[in-house]
Amino acid sequence: MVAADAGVSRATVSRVVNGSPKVRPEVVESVNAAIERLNYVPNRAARSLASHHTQSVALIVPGDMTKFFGDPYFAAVVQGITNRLDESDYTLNLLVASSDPRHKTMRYLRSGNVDGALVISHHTGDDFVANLETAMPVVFGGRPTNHSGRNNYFVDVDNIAGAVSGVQHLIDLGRRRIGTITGPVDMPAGIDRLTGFRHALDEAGLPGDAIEHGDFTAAGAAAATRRLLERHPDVDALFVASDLMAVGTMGVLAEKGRLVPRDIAVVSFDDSPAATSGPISLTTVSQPSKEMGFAMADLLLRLLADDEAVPHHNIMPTRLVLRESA
Amino acid sequence: MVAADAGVSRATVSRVVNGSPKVRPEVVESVNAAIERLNYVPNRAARSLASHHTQSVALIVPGDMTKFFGDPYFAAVVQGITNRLDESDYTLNLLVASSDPRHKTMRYLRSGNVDGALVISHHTGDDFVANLETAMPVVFGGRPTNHSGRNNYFVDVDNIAGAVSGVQHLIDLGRRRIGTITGPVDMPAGIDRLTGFRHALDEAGLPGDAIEHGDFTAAGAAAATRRLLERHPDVDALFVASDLMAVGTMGVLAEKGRLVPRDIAVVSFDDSPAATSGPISLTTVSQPSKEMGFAMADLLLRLLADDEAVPHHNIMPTRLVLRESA
DNA sequence: TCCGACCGCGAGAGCGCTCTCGTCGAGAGC
DNA sequence: GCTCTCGACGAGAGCGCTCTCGCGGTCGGA
Repeated sequence: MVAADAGVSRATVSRVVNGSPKVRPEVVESVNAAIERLNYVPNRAARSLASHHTQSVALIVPGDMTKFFGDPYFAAVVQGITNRLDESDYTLNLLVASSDPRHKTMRYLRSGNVDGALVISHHTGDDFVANLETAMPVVFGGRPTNHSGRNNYFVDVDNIAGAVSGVQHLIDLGRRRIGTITGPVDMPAGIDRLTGFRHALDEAGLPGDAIEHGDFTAAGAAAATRRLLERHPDVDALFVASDLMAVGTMGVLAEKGRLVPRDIAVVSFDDSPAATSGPISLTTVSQPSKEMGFAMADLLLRLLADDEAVPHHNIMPTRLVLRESA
Repeated sequence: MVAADAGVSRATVSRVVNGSPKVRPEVVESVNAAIERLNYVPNRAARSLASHHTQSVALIVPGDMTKFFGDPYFAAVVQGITNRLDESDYTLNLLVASSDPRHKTMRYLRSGNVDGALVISHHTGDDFVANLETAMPVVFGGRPTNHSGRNNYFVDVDNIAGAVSGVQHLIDLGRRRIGTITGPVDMPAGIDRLTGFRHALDEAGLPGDAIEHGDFTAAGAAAATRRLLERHPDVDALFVASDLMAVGTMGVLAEKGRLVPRDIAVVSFDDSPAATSGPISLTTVSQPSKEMGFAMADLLLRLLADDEAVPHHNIMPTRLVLRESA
């Protein structure tokens, strides 16, 4: 094998491969040469067995994956994650946190098959996840609901500030009857964006009662928009909690003959590809989705590397992107 | 460990865990009891090391993942895959087939880190994949372009027949000037749907020249639709090669004031959530996305189990779903 | 000059399984 | 009743790494 070829012991090869500083540069050199020459790739299984870690991390997504992956926002986050992981030699394992047979996933996770986990779109009630945290480092995408302990790591955007900036833009435009289609109110992102909506309106002394709840899907938002229009026909602006939902909203508005932005101005959230796919491009609160994914993976990797002083959370800024809808 | 607890040798425990028939039922019984009692979970790394297989398969997606995952159709396929895998004890590794550093992914794959691979949305020119096939079983989602050898396994839908049924519906409706927004013509799905479009029109003696190419994204389709409308203002029906693209098309039609279905009838392909998310629900050629994913995983698993007589391909039927747009 | 500290490296023992053999006992055949 | 066969199980050798020790050589200080 490599050791013989380089004229050193297997232990030294191991040291070189693992980047130990306790090897003379010239030896490192010759070992690397031998590795190159023999096209050697260390065996992952053997490595795991001996070292007690697996070099792989789990990506845990909610059970109804279609809702998850169908959203370009999440797609971008995943992209960011893989980008970061590609630079390391960690592998991504895709797991579904189906609530039903949680045992199977949980058993898998807890029996040392992954070194850490990335959790996205986590609803309340998944105590499943809390359980996980006792077994390995976990990084959340979006602030977890049960933001209990010091051991909570997550990356998120400032949803409140983002929502405020979006709604403020509507106010600055002179709109006075502003409604919102919220995200699920059992998810922090949904809650925070609603909070920001209220803040901005309170601040301006405007009524904040035109609220309908959506579920981060286009169809759900369409239904919510219908309800809102029925109850508050006088709205002249809408803050929609995600681009994908805004697509549903725009459909209903078109159907009802309400012109955007003339009759109703619309601001949404995400700045995903969905924002520019429709006939009217959306003014939206941009969040750096890919960067968030990247940051999540980065945080987890640093945790796994026993990096001291890893920040517990990474709150990224939003930016209002002006387009046609408002 | 378990062996001691059950009063047998480790070899026998191994046999039981792996379902060998050469063990007496009563022994199986007591070993299983011991496993239950001790909450034993076999160590994956050790197992891999000794047995030379990893119990994990790769899901290889194209580099621009956003395009991939942003499409609800693919989301459903992935869901089907995980559903099947959940029944086994195989794990899914998500890999990106970025064309640039193909070496890294390839090295990973070829050095025994996965037992098999699932490849989706494979463009021409990824000879990268052909390479893969020499190293492990590979199952494609959609007929691969270089459908060369006997060693090609894939599951697909009958895109030609599906397209014919969709276009035929338009003809039956009395439309005589039918155009199409195609998928990428370097992908079999794009090609076949176009072929079906032409077949149906030829059959009916109608002109089949109103063609613009899209790329399976809403934005691309919007642009293509604009071009088409400009070159052929007289079209009275459109066959759009995917729901997501149809969303873009519908936007442009609304913008141009063309009423659907009155002025222009639209039939698309997929029957993904995107088909019902807009203001006008889409008549679409439904393909069993989730089932396809399931079938892909199932095929691969059977290949890995050395199942004799595994069909080389699994062509699933389509079904026209009538909604508002045509 | 001698001693101890320290640094770079090799020897060798596992990590937790699988799998090939070999053994032992029970039933079949004579 | 004796051998022969065959099926169920155990013994034990790896699988390809990592990691702890400890050894030898070098260097600085007294």
